[in-house]
Amino acid sequence: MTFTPWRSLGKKTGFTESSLAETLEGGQSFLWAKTASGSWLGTWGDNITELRIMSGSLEWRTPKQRTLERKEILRYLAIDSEYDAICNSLPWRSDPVLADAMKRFRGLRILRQPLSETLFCFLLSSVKSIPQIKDLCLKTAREFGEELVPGIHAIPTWERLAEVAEQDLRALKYGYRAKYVAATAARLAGEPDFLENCETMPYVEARSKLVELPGVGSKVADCALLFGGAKLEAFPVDTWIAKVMSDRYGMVGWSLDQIASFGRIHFGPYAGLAQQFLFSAVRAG
DNA sequence: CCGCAGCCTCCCCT
DNA sequence: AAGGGGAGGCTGC
Repeated sequence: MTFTPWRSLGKKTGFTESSLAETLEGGQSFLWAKTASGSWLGTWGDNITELRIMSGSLEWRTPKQRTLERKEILRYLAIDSEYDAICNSLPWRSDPVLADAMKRFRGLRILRQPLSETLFCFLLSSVKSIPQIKDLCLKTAREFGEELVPGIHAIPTWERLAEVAEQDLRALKYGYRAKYVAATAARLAGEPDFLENCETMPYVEARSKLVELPGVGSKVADCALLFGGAKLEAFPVDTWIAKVMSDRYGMVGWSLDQIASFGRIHFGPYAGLAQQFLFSAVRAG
């Protein structure tokens, strides 16, 4: 596979090796992998991109048969003029736990992934570790997804997934998640505008709409909306976040929904970004 | 409204 | 060496 020449996005993106790695592989997306040369190769929707940091500057290239505009990379990676202001607006001044996490992962972003594939990946995520989720996603893409370039496949559309028998998903070791995917695919195939409508709704409405889907509870809905719907006020609470909120914020015995409500209020309109900083920090130890 | 077992499979542990 | 317990949740009771 031949690639375009490397192009620079500049030194001012704020990405460091650490925050780029954490952004691409820290549990937001399951479709990136580090290459032998230390760069990152990944997909979102029909897009393929390779990223690397050279002398402090973020660089990108694509396969020649599937090129992208610079602005599409900037959009996906959420590299925009608002980032610094958003970080600054988080309550780090009065929150030393958050301040420490932000310092350790300076430059960490919330990706702008397609809602459809983000929902799919998180539907597989329950009681799975990141490597296991990646494995399921890649197997599914290879089996049922469009081949974008030789050897690299997209996550299949919900329309395509609706044609797949639950039994064939079980064969890929989905376990009990197979019936969630099959049932959600059936519903979305019958309502082609469902996800598009969710994207245009305010966060609270979109969340209650998503939770109607089989296998989608508050955590999966929040992840889909934060990482795939650019709803930055979503505050997904998984076991890691529950642990940090219990250990560091004294919220011992709080329910997951209570923690989520607290998070949205305490961290504000960009609570999801705060969540990602905390998540990275607690996972790193 | 809350709490809890069960669900698939994998992995780690004894 | 085989078997128990738990893992980045959801559902139904």
